[in-house]
Amino acid sequence: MELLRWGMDLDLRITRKTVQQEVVDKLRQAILSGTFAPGHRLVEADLCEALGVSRSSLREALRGLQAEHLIEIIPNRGPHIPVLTWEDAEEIYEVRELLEGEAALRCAARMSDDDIAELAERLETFHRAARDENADDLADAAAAFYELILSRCGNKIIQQMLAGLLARISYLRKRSMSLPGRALKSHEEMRAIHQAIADRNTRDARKAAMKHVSNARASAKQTFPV
Amino acid sequence: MELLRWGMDLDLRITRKTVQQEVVDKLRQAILSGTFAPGHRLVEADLCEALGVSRSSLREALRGLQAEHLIEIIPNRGPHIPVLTWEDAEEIYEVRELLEGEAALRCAARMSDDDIAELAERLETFHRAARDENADDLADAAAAFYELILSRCGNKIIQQMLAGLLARISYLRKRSMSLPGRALKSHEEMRAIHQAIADRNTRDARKAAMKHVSNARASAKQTFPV
DNA sequence: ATAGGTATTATTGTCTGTCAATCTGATTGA
DNA sequence: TCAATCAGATTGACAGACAATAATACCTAT
Repeated sequence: MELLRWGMDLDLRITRKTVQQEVVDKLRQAILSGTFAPGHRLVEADLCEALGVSRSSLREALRGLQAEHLIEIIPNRGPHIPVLTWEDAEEIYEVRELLEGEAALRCAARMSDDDIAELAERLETFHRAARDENADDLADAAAAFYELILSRCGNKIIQQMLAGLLARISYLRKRSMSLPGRALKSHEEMRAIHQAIADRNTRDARKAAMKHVSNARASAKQTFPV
Repeated sequence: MELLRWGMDLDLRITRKTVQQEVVDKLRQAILSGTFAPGHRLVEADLCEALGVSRSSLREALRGLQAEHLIEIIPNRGPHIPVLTWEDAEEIYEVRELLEGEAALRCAARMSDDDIAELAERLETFHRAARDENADDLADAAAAFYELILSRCGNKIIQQMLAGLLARISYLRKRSMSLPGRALKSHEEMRAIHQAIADRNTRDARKAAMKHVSNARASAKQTFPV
């Protein structure tokens, strides 16, 4: 009886999101999936109608997304999808290299055997997507691979920061992953990361992860007009 | 004539903050200065009255602060100042060590001679505060020292991330800085950082910065009840 | 025709007020 | 003492209003 009530409460806690939270999630997903092009203006009235929420709820959600750097809000001009310059992107890749290297190192030191097996599976999923050359599947598979590393690195701050950085360059990653040969090259690099983690070799894990990000940055740079 | 109009526009752009932004700034300052104790509940109605703004503006500001992790908002219970567990704080110190090491390394590679002189001045200011043993002056002087390193590291992402992390542990830093001997020890470590940067020794700069954070973590740990 | 200024419209920033849902704390009853 | 219940406080969400600002269309004079 007690347990049942607890279970219900727990269920509700998890399920019952506030409207504001749902709006944040929906918009975040829309932004990450590329529904809005960089530079696209987000008009409050339109979003309210599309989402079926009031302006107050929407505006609160927008403030949250602004803090995540997923949108920019200019006073009196409203929110829009930020347009990354290559300089901005490069700084993100630099920090990502640092943090992702650290995350991989930590995974090599502390990941469970089950997690390593799961990582191998996700790697294989990515490999299949790479051969099929489906851009969306590729992005999803890569995200799943990273997600496991982030969530098992043993430091929530690193996890959150990296997740935020990955989000901000998601469309860059999608774009550069479509460069000829990049997907398979990427798979090789990810395989090296998995191998080092499986070998419990912290130094190699960091090195492999950093190399991977470094190559990803080079690919992304190619997709930028001069 | 044209210039005059430009000047006015520029002035307005900088000066005219939105109400929401002002509220964020005011509340952030209040939180960082320790006006609210950890765990303190922030009641919307009270804040509205104290700040003289409407609930809409206030709530938008709160969402921003939530995203900065300066407050937590629990659905239907409202916002409160987060209570850091030592585990949370430790993870922050771990990342801070990584990022601050990198920032110092970059400063050693790229800081101008003028900046290095300025860094020496701020170090001396900190030294004076350390001898006077004024907790608030100490915190301000330390913040000024870090601020210069962050702003000159050449990567805005690192700068923002570190600023956010420092904010989240500001009251820990204030507390641990008051431990007997810690301020002077801290000064020694900061002097080492400055020296390595002045010598353009990137490796030493990183090592000194990491050591500094590592010691700060140990001091902070002492201030936690078992 | 066009540069420069003006009117119009669209959109945002902010406030007020309302109401239901939920939490908190006190009261009650067993 | 403990659990159930109730009342007050607080939040979540909405609608509507209006001024300030930005964006656009429209002039007008040269």
